[in-house]
Amino acid sequence: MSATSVDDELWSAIGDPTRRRMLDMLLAGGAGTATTLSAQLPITRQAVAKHLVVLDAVGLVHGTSVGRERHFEVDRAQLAKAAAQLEAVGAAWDARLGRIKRIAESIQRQRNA
Amino acid sequence: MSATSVDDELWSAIGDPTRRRMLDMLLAGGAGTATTLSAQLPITRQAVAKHLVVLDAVGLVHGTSVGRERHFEVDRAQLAKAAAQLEAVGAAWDARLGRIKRIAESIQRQRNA
DNA sequence: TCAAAGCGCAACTCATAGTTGCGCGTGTGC
DNA sequence: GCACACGCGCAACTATGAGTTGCGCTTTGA
Repeated sequence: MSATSVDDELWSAIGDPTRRRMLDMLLAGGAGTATTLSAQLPITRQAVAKHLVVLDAVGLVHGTSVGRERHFEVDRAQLAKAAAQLEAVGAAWDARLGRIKRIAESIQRQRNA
Repeated sequence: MSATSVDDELWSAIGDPTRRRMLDMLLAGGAGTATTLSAQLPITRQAVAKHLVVLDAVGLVHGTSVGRERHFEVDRAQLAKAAAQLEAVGAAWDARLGRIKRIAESIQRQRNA
């Protein structure tokens, strides 16, 4: 019934904007290391590494050691599950709001114009 | 292209699990005050009031003073916009993942079983 | 063998969520 | 009309977590 019944850990993992960017970058590049990602982010390698720990803990990414480097790539199934949760919460709100969605779309169109 | 292009303020507002619960409660009850909501939450009235300030700042709720009470209710259009953003991010990931979604669903089924 | 790259660990700083305490306005009962 | 209780806002304090800095270990390449 409530939107809070979703896996809160998974949600909070993808709730962080930096982690969403990291997921996008990993999806775009196929894989990456903490150093690689930090080069394209406004935070240090250490901060990126901490985020990777969080993402790894919920199974969204998986790291493999290759020599002195550690490559991370997205767990596509888990990310699909996360995406489904996002859509589920949005859909739940939509359902509660009835058929107001068209109003929001018109407002969005209005703001874009 | 990237999922980070959404309104980050609106996203972070709904990213907090407590605020999502508050939105749910306001949607279910029609309206509520900081005291009312705090009675059903594990935090104090003051903390709820701060969350309401955040939600008000992004337009998700609107407060009206009635005597010595201050009633808050959901801005349905703005919440619909937020829901649309959630679904958009989920859909964007789905698109990047190709048609892997069915795999996630099967895994989800597997975990439920 | 030695310098540089890449990483992990630990201590520190800083921002923010949450709490506590208090005072002010607003109803309500006598 | 007046005192008391309720509801709220403001301000100071605390605690937790994100981010940085510094250091040492391992691996790679010349």
